[in-house]
Amino acid sequence: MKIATWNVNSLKVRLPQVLDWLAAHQPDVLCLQETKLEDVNFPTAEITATGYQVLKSGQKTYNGVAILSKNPATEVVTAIPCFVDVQKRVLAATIAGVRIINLYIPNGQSVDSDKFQYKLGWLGALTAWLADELARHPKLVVLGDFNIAPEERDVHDPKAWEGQVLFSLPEREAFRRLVDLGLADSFRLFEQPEKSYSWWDYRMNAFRRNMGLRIDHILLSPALAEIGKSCTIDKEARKAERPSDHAPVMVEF
DNA sequence: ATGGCTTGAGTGTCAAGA
Repeated sequence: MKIATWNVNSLKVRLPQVLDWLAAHQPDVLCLQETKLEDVNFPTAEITATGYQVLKSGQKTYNGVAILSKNPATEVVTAIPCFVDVQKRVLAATIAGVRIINLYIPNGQSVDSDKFQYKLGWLGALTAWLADELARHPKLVVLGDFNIAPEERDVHDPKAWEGQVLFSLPEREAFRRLVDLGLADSFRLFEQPEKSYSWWDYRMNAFRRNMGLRIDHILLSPALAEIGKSCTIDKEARKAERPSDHAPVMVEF
């Protein structure tokens, strides 16, 4: 089974690239973040025409998540239970016996901002929910745009990024608490190229200079980590004309 | 140097992303 995640930074702009990517890579499931579309404007017909089914939870202008899958979904959830949030950042479903939790974790803006506190509160509620989900679903995948680079090797210039949003200690500790529930960072289960990142700033020729961060992740429960075959970042997608600033990440098990 | 690009909203130019 192949499961992928991609922050597309506007599905309206990126739809042709998403359709091309589905055709080329044939994932069983593709989780999207930052669709930036209300559900009534979601390009359902274009996607179902390619043989994929659609789940979406979106809003105007910001945020928005979706799951495209070859198989039908059940037990759909669109929010962290018992956590009040008007922002559409969560979409969970069970597909082909695997529980999939698609996340667009808040950015946090800067460590001294209100948005940073919102991010940490969000991560706390997420961790409590995932403990429960993991107990219910032995085959669990938690993936998406985490907006956290967990380790120094996930940052092109760790000294410059030390203490900054996306790489601050409170965020990295929150990521650690997620992993400590018993989830594996699938990317690190396999040998990877040096300086592998999943996001590069649009500015400063950051992609050409490989000034990136690895902030998009696929976490696997023990039962799935055990049968994992590969996890790859598709840098090719970042080379497209009008690319998303994030590259897709795909796991196979 | 708090900039540098891209998107959405909306027709000015700003908020937000990471």
